[in-house]
Amino acid sequence: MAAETTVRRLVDAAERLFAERGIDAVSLREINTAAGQRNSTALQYHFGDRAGLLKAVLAKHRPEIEARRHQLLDEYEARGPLPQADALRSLAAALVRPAAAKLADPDGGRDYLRVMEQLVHRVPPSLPEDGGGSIDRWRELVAPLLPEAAVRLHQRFMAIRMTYVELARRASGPPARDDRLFTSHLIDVVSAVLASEVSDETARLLAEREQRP
Amino acid sequence: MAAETTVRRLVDAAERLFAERGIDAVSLREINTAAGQRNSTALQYHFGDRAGLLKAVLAKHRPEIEARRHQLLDEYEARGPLPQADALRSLAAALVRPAAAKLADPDGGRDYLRVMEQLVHRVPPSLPEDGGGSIDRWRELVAPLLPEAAVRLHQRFMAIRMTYVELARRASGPPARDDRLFTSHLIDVVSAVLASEVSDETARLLAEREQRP
DNA sequence: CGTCAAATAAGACGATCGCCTGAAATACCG
DNA sequence: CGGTATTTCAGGCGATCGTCTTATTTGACG
Repeated sequence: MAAETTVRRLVDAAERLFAERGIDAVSLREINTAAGQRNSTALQYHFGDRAGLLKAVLAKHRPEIEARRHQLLDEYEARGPLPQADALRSLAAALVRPAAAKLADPDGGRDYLRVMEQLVHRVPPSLPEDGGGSIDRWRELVAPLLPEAAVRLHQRFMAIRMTYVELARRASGPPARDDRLFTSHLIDVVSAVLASEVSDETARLLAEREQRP
Repeated sequence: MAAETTVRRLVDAAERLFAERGIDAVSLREINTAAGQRNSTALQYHFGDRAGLLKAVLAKHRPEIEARRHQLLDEYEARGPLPQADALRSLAAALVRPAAAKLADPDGGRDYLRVMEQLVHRVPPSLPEDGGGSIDRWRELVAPLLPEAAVRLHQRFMAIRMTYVELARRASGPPARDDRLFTSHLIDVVSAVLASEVSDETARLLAEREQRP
């Protein structure tokens, strides 16, 4: 069997099993078997260990998402200044849409989302360095639109986490014929997270903190 | 050793290890050892299996949270009708505060939050039936304030998931001297999730769906 | 066609897992 | 104080894990 197809089958089996049962809950033996390999050396040979295999799973989908997000951010920047609400929704869409497109990708897209969610929850954040960095670019573009410096960072991370949590849940269910309504509503809510303003109570606590560093 | 203290030590060890390493990623042997038991029968004897032990961990903290939330909901109902925004923030607070109080509970409160997050992500939702049902009561009180029937359910679940995800992250870090700012800001954002309105695009997709069931 | 490197197969190693059995120790109570 | 039930200890069972070593097959190329 050609090396390329074996690698591909291993990656496909891994993304499915990582999604269904958890990255660390599935044995390398089982992945090998599910990929049609009779015994357990093919995986060792091509990927070394579990981390190498996981990296390969992510690399399979990452470039497409990065490209789409960069494109949306290009369009956002080209469009020039927008009213605050519209700007935030555009940016929320740039966060959500590229990942949400994976819901309709029959080649493991849904499994990829479920794997990503597991990584988003890891602390410290063990996501492989963003390389292309479309998320970093997104964060920089969002920053000036957010309310208060002290909570800005937190607010952005919450938006990202919510995006992956909700997409992973959607991907865990049976495939839907149409994810447009779900996606649009998720963008609405993520926009609301980004647009959420600090309450009087929060502002007061913030002021107290500044006095006592 | 008295039975009661052994049970207590097992539960404490379990909640810590469940939180740090994952409910299914820790062996019963290790929990037994961490609790000071020399060999592995005490756990079997008192709890049967992993699920029984998990139930005991949850039962240790659940009543306190349920009581606090029911109290906040009592106050909310007693206060009579409020402006929409104030009502939503009161309800968001009733969702967040009882759980957030666990951040400052030195007796495993932080570990409990991290365990809860793992359960919130399980699909199908394998949380033990709400018993007291303060969350059910919360859902009923929130419903009439939310925008569109078709997305109402989704919006409430997102608020709940976000609450536990963010609290678990906070609980994963080092204990803070003061969680009031964090909690108040989380309430702000959860309120925004609940208050988020459907965009034009979402409304249009919603209308399309109604035409084609 | 022959050769050499890449890729796959086969099997075994020690470690650890959940679970079980049977005996010793402890607590409880008439 | 004595007897019974509850709780803890000691150890082993089969299964499975990740990893390693060695042998066989496959494919590209002069």
